[in-house]
Amino acid sequence: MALEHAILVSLLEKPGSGYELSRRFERSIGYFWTATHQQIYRVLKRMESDGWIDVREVPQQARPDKKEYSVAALGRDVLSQWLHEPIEPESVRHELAVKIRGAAFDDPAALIREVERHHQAHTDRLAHYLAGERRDFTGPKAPATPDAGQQLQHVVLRGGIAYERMTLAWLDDVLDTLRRLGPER
Amino acid sequence: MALEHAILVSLLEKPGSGYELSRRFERSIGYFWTATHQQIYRVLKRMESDGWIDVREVPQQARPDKKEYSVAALGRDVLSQWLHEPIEPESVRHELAVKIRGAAFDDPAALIREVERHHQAHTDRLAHYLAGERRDFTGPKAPATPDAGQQLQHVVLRGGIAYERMTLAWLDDVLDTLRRLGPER
DNA sequence: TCTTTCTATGCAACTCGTTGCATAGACAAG
DNA sequence: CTTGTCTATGCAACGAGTTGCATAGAAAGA
Repeated sequence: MALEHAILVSLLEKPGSGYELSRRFERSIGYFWTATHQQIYRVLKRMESDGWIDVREVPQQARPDKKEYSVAALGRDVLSQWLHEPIEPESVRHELAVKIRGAAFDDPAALIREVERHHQAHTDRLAHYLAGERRDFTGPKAPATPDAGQQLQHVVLRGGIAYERMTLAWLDDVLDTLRRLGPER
Repeated sequence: MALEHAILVSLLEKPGSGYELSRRFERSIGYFWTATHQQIYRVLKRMESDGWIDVREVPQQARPDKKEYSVAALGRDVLSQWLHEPIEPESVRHELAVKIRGAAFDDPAALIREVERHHQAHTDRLAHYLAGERRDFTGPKAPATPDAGQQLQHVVLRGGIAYERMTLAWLDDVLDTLRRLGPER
């Protein structure tokens, strides 16, 4: 499991509350690791009782109070140890691919709209990543000499961008294939 | 959930036992949907008691008997209905990306070996996919006029190939970044 | 002969992840 | 003044997925 570790990395980058973490998991960290707020709250509790992170009650005006978490010494050790352990290369879970193969036993043309929808979603995601890259790394306001953390965040984001571009090209290929099949029926 | 649907697709392509399905989930279908044999046996049981699939006891010599499953009419309906429902575009789960961002708080150079290991694994997977493509789709023994099912299987495999190529290029980018960071410490 | 490997199926326990629901203060729009 | 939205936290129940273990016949190799 790596949700704990993803949270440790995020809290090292910047301490925050469960709510703030769940927002980060909708962007930034969430580009390559997803989690719902319920999951995050549950895991934060366990991490705190295990001494990996510290809590600080922060009163706020015009808002409910929050609990700000930060990484404790033990949490740093846990993360460091995990970083030195090998992990398995990812295995994919691509529901759309199951559908595409399933289309052979149904109407392939009926899938076109669905694939177009996915194409649009990935186009949006790519635009979002590129805007983030310009804002934080390649634009005029970006740091001229990025530190290690920024360079590593950038290379991860470049991975997301490459993934979306590859996916869009593949979805074009899928659409071509479905359209070629369609008229024959 | 789509394990049921992945199993339906696989059984439509060719009926088989739980054991055979679990082997297919290590190749072919497993390229984009993973499942362990325990998961498969459990789901097969539920699908059978729900009337989605039929069982046939097949005695074998030199081997334990097996239960061969095939898709029932109800299963075809269920699959067809699922194919017409929209699904969410995939969200990624990339443990290595968490590690890379985490490396900012540890020794980036220590990750190089790990990334190289992943590079090797993806190189192997790509070679495996390309061999499968040559065998089934582009080689001399491939069908000259592939049917719809074969064309759809091929486009899914092309997706796997594109994914591996993209990943390898990104891992090269990651290695460059880590090596540039290393000497500065 | 003994160990290992392959085919073949399955239970039990556990962890991970999702979904639905609940609470509660503050603010904005209608 | 009511409804909706945003911040903020959490419980309970369920479903999905993993890990460990067990059984059992046959073949292959040491």
